Amino acid sequence: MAEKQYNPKEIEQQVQQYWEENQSFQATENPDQEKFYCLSMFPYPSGRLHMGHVRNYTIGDVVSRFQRMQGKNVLQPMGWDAFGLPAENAAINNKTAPAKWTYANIDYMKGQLASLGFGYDWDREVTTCKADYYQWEQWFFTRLYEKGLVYKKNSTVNWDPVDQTVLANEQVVDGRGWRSGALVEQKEIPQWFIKITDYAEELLTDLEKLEEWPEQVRAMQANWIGRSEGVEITFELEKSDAELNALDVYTTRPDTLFGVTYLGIAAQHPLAEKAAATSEEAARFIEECRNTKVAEAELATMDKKGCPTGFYAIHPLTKERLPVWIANFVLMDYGSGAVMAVPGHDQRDWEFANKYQLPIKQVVEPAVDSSEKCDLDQSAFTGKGVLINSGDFNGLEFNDAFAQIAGELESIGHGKKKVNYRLRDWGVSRQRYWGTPIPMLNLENGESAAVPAEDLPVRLPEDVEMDGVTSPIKADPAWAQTTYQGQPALRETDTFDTFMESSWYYARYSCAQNQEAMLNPKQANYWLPVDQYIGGIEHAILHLLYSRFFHKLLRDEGLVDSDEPFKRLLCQGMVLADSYYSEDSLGKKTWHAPVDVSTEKDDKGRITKAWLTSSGEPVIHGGMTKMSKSKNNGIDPQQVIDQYGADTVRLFTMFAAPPEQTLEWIDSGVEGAHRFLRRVWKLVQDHLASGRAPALDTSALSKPQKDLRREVHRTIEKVTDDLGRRQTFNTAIAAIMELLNHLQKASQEGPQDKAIMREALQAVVQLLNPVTPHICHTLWEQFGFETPIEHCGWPELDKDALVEDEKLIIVQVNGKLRAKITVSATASKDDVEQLALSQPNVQQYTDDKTIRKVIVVPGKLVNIVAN
RNA sequence: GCCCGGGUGGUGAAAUUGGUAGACACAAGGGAUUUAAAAUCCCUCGCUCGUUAGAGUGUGCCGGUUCAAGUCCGGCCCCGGGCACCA
Repeated sequence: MAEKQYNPKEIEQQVQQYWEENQSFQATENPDQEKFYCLSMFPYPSGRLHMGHVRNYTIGDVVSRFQRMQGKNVLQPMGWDAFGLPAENAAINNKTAPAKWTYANIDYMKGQLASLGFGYDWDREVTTCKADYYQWEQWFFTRLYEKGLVYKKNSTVNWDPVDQTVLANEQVVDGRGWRSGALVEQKEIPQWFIKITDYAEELLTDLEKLEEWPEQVRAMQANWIGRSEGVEITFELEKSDAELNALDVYTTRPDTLFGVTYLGIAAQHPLAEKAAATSEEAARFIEECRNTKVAEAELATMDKKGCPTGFYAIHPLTKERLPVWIANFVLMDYGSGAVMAVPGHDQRDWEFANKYQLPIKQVVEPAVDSSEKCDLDQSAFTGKGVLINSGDFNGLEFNDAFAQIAGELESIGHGKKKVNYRLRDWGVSRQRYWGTPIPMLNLENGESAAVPAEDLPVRLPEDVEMDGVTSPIKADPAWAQTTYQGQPALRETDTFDTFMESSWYYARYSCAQNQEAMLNPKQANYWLPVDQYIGGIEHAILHLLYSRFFHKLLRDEGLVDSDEPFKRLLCQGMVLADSYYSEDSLGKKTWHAPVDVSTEKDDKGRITKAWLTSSGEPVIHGGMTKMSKSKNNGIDPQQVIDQYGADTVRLFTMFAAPPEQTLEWIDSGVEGAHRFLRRVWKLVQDHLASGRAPALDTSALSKPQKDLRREVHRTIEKVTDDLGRRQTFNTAIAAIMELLNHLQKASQEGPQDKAIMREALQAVVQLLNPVTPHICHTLWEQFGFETPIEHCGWPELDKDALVEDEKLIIVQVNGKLRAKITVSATASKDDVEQLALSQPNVQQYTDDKTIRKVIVVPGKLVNIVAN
């Protein structure tokens, strides 16, 4: 019989066709079967899948297939996060409409997903740029408006004064608009907000319920929400007028109140504007403050600058006059836009005070028993200690000082205790075209109204031309014109933040085709919450927080009955690849694609020489970096699939690193994965060619046979634990590889050898199936099974096979390895100790010493302490 | 700047609860097979010393706890992710 070669192209096509014809991955609600909802973050349809997608979706597919083999009713859907900025840019560059570009990308990427063998239920596909999806988002927003959870207020954006348009942070490069090159300014415009802060407390406390989330993500979210307990303090202004006679500031350190030497306000604060009216210096400074990007990192790292307003505030307790300064690090959008400054006990205030020669006053000193030191000439003292120079409050420690000063302020009507959150309300307005139209109307009387439900959806026109500057629905005055209750009205031409769409898609999959409602609670509650959510760590805060918020909103609307959307979360790491560049005489770098580069390596495998394959021009190795457009080091998954097949890509992706860590894309590693699959294929072919295997008789096995069988069942145990509980797919695969190494060396003399081999190979194919389903599907058929592998369950663990007659014990003297002994599994502690002490190499190290102590860890180790 | 991770051989990594550091791979070197190559198979592989047996040393750096530390504690250095309009 001619041996059949492993031909991934052929078998993958056949198997994928089988899945499609049999609709193998369609999921239906079945109350009698335990459900498992496995979800990967849906992609932005950028054109082609990148390796990050491949990694993300391979993990999801492995988990799905594993759970299906465990007998669960598995739902694994897929969709498209289809609105967003790149479509507008592509549309401008390619002279096409964003919709057309997006739909073409979806078509192409769908084919790519199929070629990787991912088992999705495509009947539930969700495409966020289609009205059958976003109409429900619009409807839901109007519900939130009716409930008072939506409001409009002015907020700061990046403004390009040349293009007269709002820019995303990404579109601001070195402080300039990326297209116009104009210096970007801050501008205040009216925008819609959703009151996520109303849910801040619940979002924080419910983090405790998310036991199967990575600790780091919970910590990041908790910090983001940033609950603090403090006091809101009112500072009256010296020259008050009707509209503005006091500044409210929030502090978590009311104990330092006597150390306040000035107040800081944001450049956009009304008081700053008043100052600008009379002071040229203030006006100039406010102008200067406009030239920063609207990003926290920007504010935190820039030079701290300020300018006096000429106004003074009165200290509520000491009645001192405190100068009010405009400070560029105070945010108008955050809190009240004003802060109290305590340079003695806050480092930022200390630096500011030194720069502008403002007084620094010590009001806290380290407690007597503290090792902290206070030297205000060197830096601020930020520790909590004992109050001094604080009038009646001298001698108090932090907690008492906090309580008594807060009490005093409250009694004189100048403050109250307040819980504050760092979290700010969610601004959902975007001044862009390719997004969900915000379903609001501007009425002639200046008021706003929600678009009535019967008038939804507000459709986004798809057949448009992009001029690169203005949104087509803003450029077309007719689009906005409509009526409301018989009166003329103008539609809102802003669109939603695309985080809106991605905040509830996971729920819509439960009834994606539902034309009657946003969700069908019966279906939604069958599938939700998502049992396993998988996506990039870069979404650890925003997307996951907004989704959690939305879920609570859905719950309060009666659409779902759970509190949290995602039960278990896995954040996969980035995919890196080698990068190469050449530099011109000005130091400008040109990045070259790895496929275009040839390399020479030294005997340690380090790259010593690299050059362009086509021209021979030498290039510099820029190391392993994140696959990105800017470094031009993306590896196209399609090429690798074409060359090696989907199973190899999947295997390498899962084997090369644990899922949370970065993954380095190495061509030779891909080859290694392929080599392994060929070995599996060949071993099964050889076994099948050698004839029928007899039934396994576990009562009559020799020691080597028992040992081999123990390896088989140890592997089943480990792989089950690694794929299920631990989600360390790399170690699961390593264990299977290890088993295969044993099997290749195993004797095939007797009939029971063959029976064990049969058991082992079937287990290997089943264990490998979640990762490499095409080859496993095919081999399973070759074993002669008529039921496809995904319906044959998971290999059963024979606990009896795991029992060991002997154990290997490590013998240490003073913690150093000196011998290894094998003892019977039933040996007593004393026996083990005596045997350990009698080892020649142990005696050599204990002879001239006194044995102080012997520690015996049963089944593992003996440590002899001697000196 | 703030918050959160990570750092172990030439390389990716493993060590799950404090108990043999380097499983499994990749690369490299040696050998078998071959007219040759590919493919495949076998051997070596942290560093230093040693013919072997073995010894010393080693998990970013400094210090600590412990019979025992990659793992726990304190301090530092470096790299990466997020910072609210990229998604």
